[in-house]
Amino acid sequence: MASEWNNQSPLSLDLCVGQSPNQASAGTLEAKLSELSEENKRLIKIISTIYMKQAALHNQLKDLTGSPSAEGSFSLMRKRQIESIEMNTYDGSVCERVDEVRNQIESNLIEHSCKRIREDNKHNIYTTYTKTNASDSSMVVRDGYHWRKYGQKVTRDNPSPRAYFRCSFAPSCPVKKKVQRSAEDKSVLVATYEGNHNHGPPSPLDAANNLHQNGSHPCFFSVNSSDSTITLDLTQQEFKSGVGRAACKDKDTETMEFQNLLAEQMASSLTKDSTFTAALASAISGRMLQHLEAQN
DNA sequence: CGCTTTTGACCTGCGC
DNA sequence: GCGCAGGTCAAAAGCG
Repeated sequence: MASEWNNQSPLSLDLCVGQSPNQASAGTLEAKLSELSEENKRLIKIISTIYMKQAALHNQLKDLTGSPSAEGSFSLMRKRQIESIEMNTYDGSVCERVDEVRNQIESNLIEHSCKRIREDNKHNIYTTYTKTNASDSSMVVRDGYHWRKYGQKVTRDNPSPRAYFRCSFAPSCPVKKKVQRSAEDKSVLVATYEGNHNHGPPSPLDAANNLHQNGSHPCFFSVNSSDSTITLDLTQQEFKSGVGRAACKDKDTETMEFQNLLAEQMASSLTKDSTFTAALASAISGRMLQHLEAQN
């Protein structure tokens, strides 16, 4: 998902940064901005559809369980299946794969909803996919936090070892992280986070340094086991503790609010992108010069 | 010296 | 109860 997304994403469009306003024609930039706008509209529509279906699924789960307390709990089997689904759905287009994951989760929900539900699995679980150099054997996913490795294991379904990390940012932080290379694409690191940090997020400087050192940005897609939500974050480079994220949340979230949030996130991401703002400034200044020349 | 990483042993849960 | 697989522990080694 991430690799294709990175190739197609409007956020990664080459905006001719570094060229003079004359070289980067305003027309080309306008065309790309228009294209970007259309792409964003299309994505918002897709995600809104997914969100609506997820809300329906959420209601279906409530009907099946009949108990609000059971809501939000996953059996270990479901957790494993979802992790397996996540591992197997990395490649391919965003909408197709998200739909596929949704369908698989839906079928799993129906299949297992009558089985014993574990109460101890209340941690939030989210997964990030990080594109790295395939030749890079390190299992480091830079997310701004400090992690201490406490174990490594070779699992049955993947020849690549799985590394286990604990958050060492705060002494008693319960958050754990599992990192394993994708079985299908060894250049992709799949990091699964479990639990909530009991401390504040890393400083922006730390996060920025960590995130940009290897030039890769995790593409955030997760299945949250605590509230049965699917989260697709196309812009956020941080995970749970990041300020705001484009998320498919539970039934209380209105579609319009969700779309606004998504739009804000995309706008925020673009404005934070120095290459984009530089290219935009070049385009605007170029246009202003043209306008002034036309007046003279 | 203190922190991190490595790695084999041990623990735990699940399916049969 | 047994075997398997995933997860965790903890001692030793490595590193700055």
